[in-house]
Amino acid sequence: MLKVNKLTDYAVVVLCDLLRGDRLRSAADLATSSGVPLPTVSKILKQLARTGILQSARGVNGGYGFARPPAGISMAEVIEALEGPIAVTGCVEESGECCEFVHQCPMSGHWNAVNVAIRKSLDEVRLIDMLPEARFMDPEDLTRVIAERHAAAMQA
Amino acid sequence: MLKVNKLTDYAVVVLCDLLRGDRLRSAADLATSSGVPLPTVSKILKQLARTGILQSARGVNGGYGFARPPAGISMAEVIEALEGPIAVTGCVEESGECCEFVHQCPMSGHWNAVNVAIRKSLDEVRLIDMLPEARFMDPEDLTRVIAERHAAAMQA
DNA sequence: CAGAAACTGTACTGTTTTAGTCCTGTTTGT
DNA sequence: ACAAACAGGACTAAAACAGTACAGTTTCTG
Ligand code: FES
Ligand code: FES
Repeated sequence: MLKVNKLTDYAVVVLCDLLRGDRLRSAADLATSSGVPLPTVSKILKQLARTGILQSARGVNGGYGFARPPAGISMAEVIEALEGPIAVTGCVEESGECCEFVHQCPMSGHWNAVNVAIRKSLDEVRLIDMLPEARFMDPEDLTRVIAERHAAAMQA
Repeated sequence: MLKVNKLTDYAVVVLCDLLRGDRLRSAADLATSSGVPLPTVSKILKQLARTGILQSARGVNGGYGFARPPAGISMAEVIEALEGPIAVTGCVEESGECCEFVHQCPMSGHWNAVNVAIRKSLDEVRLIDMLPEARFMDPEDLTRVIAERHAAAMQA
């Protein structure tokens, strides 16, 4: 089924919510407005901050915001942030975790073509394409609107 | 990690083995030559026959062979045969299994862009590209060699 | 016609992964 | 000092998977 993690699924919901605002949002705030339970939202946001997609501020009035212009974030990045490198099987040239017969193993490296193809296609889907309004808006307008919101958030 | 089923992984090994021969091969035969345990090979072949990628013959001298020219088989087909439709989340326009708030659910349909992108990229990787020799051979030569073997198998 | 070689379908079980939760600690603004 | 937020990690119940087994059906061969 080539399923994505449920956490990744929620992450997109939460990120879309974050795309709609123009300031730092707390985990509790995002949980309320997205409907995803707080502990889960918290887990997601922590991970996204760790991998550099979001930035966080502690203390009173703290919260999360995008660490860089959201229009430049691809789905490949989001998925990799929550699930680690995209690799459809354990036996991939980069990951060391192959079987014990690496030298003569008949499937060594076979899946690379598939990994590369998937990776490439995910690079080309942007996070902001996941917004429902993306379907009705001109892509350039969408990019501009999102960029404005992000600028406002950075200023605040 | 966007992992593929282990069964699917083995399936490629077994299918590659089948690509190398020019006649019907029994499950036991393929198990021996691929190193994958017989019950597992059997499970895979049954499923591939059910979905129309392979054809089977019962009885003495029976076995499995490709149901159609192998050069035309894509990885998307192989993956779908063993794991069902490619859908990274439960909430996809075709599959009915969404949450109970379909009407106002904020993530309804979001992942379609990703599904389509992945599906398309998998359509473009052929099964025969997974053969190790595919890396050193001219694609046209490869296609021809495989077609000849298939013709021989059909005749036998 | 008997028996062996193959495929077919399904059911079972131990293991692994995932999802979701909770707790304890650290930072920061008032 | 205190409360609001984030950080990191540990824990558990539930779901999915992998692998196996078995009883049934078809077909060839002698
Ligand atoms: S599975 Fe990776 S080398 Fe065998
Ligand atoms: S998850 Fe599919 S409609 Fe809500």
